[in-house]
Amino acid sequence: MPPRKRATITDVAAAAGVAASTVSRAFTNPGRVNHQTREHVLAVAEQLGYAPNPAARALESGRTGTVALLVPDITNPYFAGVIKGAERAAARAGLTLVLGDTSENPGAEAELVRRLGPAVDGFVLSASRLPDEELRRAAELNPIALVNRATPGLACVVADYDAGTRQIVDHLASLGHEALVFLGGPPESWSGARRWAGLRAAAEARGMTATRFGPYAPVLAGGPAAADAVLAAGATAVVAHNDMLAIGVMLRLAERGVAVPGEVSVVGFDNIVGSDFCSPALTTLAERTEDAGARALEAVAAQVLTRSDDPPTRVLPTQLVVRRSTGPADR
Amino acid sequence: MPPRKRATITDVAAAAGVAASTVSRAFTNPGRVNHQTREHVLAVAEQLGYAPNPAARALESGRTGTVALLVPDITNPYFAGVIKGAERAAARAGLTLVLGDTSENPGAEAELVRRLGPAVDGFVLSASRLPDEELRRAAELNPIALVNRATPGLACVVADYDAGTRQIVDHLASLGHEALVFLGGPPESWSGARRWAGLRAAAEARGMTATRFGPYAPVLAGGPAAADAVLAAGATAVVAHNDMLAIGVMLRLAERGVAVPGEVSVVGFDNIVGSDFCSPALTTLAERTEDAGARALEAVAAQVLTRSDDPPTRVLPTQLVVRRSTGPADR
DNA sequence: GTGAAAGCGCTAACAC
DNA sequence: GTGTTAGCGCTTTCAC
Repeated sequence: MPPRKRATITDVAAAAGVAASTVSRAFTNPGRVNHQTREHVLAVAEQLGYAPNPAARALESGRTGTVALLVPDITNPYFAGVIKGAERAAARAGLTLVLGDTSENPGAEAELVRRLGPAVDGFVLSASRLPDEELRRAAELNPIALVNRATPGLACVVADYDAGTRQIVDHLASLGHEALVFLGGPPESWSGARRWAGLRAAAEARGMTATRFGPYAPVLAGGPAAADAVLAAGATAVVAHNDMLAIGVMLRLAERGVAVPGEVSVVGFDNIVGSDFCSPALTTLAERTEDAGARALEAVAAQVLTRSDDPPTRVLPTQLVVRRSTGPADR
Repeated sequence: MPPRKRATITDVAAAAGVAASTVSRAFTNPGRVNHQTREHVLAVAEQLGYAPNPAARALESGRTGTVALLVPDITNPYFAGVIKGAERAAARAGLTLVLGDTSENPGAEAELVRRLGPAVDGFVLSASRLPDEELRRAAELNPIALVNRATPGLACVVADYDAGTRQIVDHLASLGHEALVFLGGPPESWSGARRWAGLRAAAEARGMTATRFGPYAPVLAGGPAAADAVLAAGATAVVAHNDMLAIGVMLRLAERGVAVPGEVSVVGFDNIVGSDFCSPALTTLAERTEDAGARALEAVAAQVLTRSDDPPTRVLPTQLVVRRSTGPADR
């Protein structure tokens, strides 16, 4: 099998009658080459279909022009926004995005970080399950930015769950609810912990009672168990770990003839595609996931250029999207 | 800013008291090095946190261990399955997946193919908008596999729309419908063309009338226009270009007080997340998107190893998922 | 079974 | 402004 032939810098140099370094300069250092020469070189390169070999470039410079984004589950609509934002920001910065799926598995995540490490300029780790210690060690080899996970000393982009949960509680309180139930997700989830902590604090400040049930699987299938527990407890307002669970709960409530929001109000997190067209449309806390992905990628890109000692933590606003699943407390 | 230090093969060689070539062999050619030596080298490498630099490897071998997947829109849930399947297959094959979003834009797609070309071993192009001619040219430089797009001479993985559309038509016919309206998506969409061709042929074979409306934007927002056209035409059965459009149509029908499936039956394509929990749950043609992504990636990987002259076309079965949005024809 | 040396494509000194 | 030269980290002959 003959290897596919691709023009190299020397091919271009020969065809253009100049040295390889001139071709290199024509591409990377336009200022330091005669305008005419440059035009000519570029024309020849174009005609030969030449494109610089990133591997060779990387070898010399140590920079690969590539950033890896690791997410727990690519098909989870929540991460679609993060991926898109990161991809956009990467394209803007002239970087290439490598995507890894960790299958919600810390081991797989560690292995990817290790294997991809030398191949990329940095990492965006979304909802990382790695212990702080391991993250810091990885950060010594590659710039890292975290999305929805805070670790001291690392760049982080997190949603403002304090303000967000306050909005949720205020909304429920203004509808006359005096108690809420939080349907918890995976125990290791950093954002889950923040969501619950925020809700509890906000509820207390409002004089509302907050109770946590679960953990439940943060998917549709987690709904039945959660919904049944809610009914048994006689709750009038529930806040689910995420939209998928919230929708699963509503499906079960419908099945059992319980009116939403007539008898029970339901709130989710994430504002995923579908939270707008489920029935009833879901009240949910929206995060700016695309922004988060983009900011995180930019943070990595910035660290590639200048290794800052104290990487920034960015807090992104959240917004309560009120739809049909919440209503006045039933008395 | 001091560059982050990463152990190289020479560091390992020095620490292990062997030559660099021996370290190299220990990793890539286990058979040709003394067992003891190998153990020792591997231990030293492990301890130094050494991982081979893919860029350097690529420079020599011409293989980067990387495959690029280009999709029109990362946030479209339809492609989430393709991405996941490709990612899984890549991981299995020890390859790294690079993700590109073409923004449904042929120009952006061409640019990505050009820029990424030297950096990857091959491409999986999902729902490519590139003309056949350009695809063939790109295929001379890199192995390519297409998903849901057939181009003679290139490896393709396509859904079995002929069988799928027949299932749809049979289903509607068995419910007593005598005519259907197809709500078309983007005119350039290859799969859209196949869907319509299949429906028309199947309808004809069944003695049903098939009419095509549109094009409509294949998103929720395309729904109102499509739904209004459907009502004006008095259709009893509609098949939408995809689930998002179908759901958009149902939302509009609900708004106008039209019962689904009582007065109008609605069918979608794709079986996206949400088609199960929209109201009513949507009858839709499911494709095996994860499979498609995986098969396409495998096809690329195979071509990297042995350049086959006649790359295969794989047709993946489709399956009609009947839910609540279809019912007996209203007379 | 192992070491020495050449070279992959490119960039970055350093001459001229 | 442009050519020459020396590597970047790794694999791969070719000796030994």
